Amino acid sequence: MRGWQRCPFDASRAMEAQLSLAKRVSSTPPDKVTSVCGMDVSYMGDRGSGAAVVMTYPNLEVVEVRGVEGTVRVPYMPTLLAFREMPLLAALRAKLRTSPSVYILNGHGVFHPRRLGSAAHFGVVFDVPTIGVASTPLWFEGVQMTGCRFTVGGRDVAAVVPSHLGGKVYVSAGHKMTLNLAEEIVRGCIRGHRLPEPLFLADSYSRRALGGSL
DNA sequence: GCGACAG
DNA sequence: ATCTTGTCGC
Repeated sequence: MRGWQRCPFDASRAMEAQLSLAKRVSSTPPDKVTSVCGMDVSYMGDRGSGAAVVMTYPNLEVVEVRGVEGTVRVPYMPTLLAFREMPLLAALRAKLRTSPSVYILNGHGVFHPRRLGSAAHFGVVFDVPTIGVASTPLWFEGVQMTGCRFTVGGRDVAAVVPSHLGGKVYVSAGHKMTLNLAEEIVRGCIRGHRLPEPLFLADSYSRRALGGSL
């Protein structure tokens, strides 16, 4: 059998798709948040392993854990991360038996040059509330950092949330979310790790599954 | 003022 | 993201 090959990828067409999807991003948040789902994908070459961890909110008790694996043919390209991760994220969501109030994804929400980071992208595609949490900012034309907020063209797009180990995470609203609520939820999900607990667990599980498939 | 582009 | 060595802190 032939080896895995990369999928032809048209970056400019992908960016046009982002501009189109960005128009559908809503900032109306859910009335009640009773559960959150952390999702993350780990890689080993072109093998991808994803995990989803649903927890009650604000008590953070685990209610569901799912994992998926697959071949990833789309390379990583800054600002186009969603296209690389979407297949596994979609498979993860399809496996969930519960319906979390909010999804927390590793990456950015509207803190993105076309206002459609992976978290916002996932949210629009499935029309669910999402929050983006990243370890580093995305620097592009117009980005300014003032205090604990990042702004683009005078509007707030992300918040810096201090965490453990002197670390911090960059939080932005995805779909059906406001920056303030996103920040509140992320703060409420931080326990003893730098990443909010649902993401920390999803990251751990996805990485463990990857190692176990060796 | 320069540089910093998610995973 | 992942890989790698060295260092720090519980």
